[in-house]
Amino acid sequence: MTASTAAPLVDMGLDIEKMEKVAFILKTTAHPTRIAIVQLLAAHDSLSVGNICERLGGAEQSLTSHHLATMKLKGLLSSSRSGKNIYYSLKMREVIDVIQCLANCTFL
Amino acid sequence: MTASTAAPLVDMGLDIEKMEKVAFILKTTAHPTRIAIVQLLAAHDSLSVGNICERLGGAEQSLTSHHLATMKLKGLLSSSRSGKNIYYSLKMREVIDVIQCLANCTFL
DNA sequence: TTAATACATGAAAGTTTTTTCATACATTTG
DNA sequence: CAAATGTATGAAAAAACTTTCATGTATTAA
Repeated sequence: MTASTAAPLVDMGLDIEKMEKVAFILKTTAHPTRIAIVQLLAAHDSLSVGNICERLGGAEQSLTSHHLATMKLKGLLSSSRSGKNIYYSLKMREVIDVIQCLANCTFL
Repeated sequence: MTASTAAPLVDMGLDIEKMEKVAFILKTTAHPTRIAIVQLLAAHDSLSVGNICERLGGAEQSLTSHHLATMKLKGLLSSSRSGKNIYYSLKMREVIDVIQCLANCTFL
């Protein structure tokens, strides 16, 4: 064993490729507001922007919108309009898993 | 059920407090080099700066040092000198768990 | 002591993120 | 159509982060 197929830095199970994907997810999620949004969407399947703002405790519409747009752009979220509302939902399943993962870590 | 003891945003298991800790860890770790360092230290218990640079594939000493200092400052790492070397090691156990957690997620 | 090795550090530059603000656009309602 | 509601957007400001470079400090070896 301990073959170095793709020169993994260490043997933890995270090779370069995985590492980069994790880094990507971490980076686009590492922000209180965004983590909160992800949680909301992990628990609600789909929510309108206004709704998200409320649940976030009165976050500013514009700022929230920007966060949503960013996450959508990066592929984590998707959105669709219905009337004058726009509903966002999680697209990249991995994100849920990551949060789930973290949530399960009782040590925190 | 569905009691709202501390007004948790959602019921995933991540309340505000946890959320902030996770965000903190994610934020100070969300960088390729830093993730790599964490991995190295998760697997090695303690490494000198030069050693880390090497294993990182010839990273610059100064830059690596800065990353290490940052992580130390934030409480993730600790260091101690021995001769002319300074050895760093993981201090905040949670970090290992988070990475471990992520590494276990086969979906990635 | 001097030189060499291993790191740290601070400042400046460069880059990316976050936040704010004003305004625009789409949809529904009157 | 006009007004109201819900959301997007772009630009500018603000803040945070990353990288580089030059230099400083501690320790060991000559």
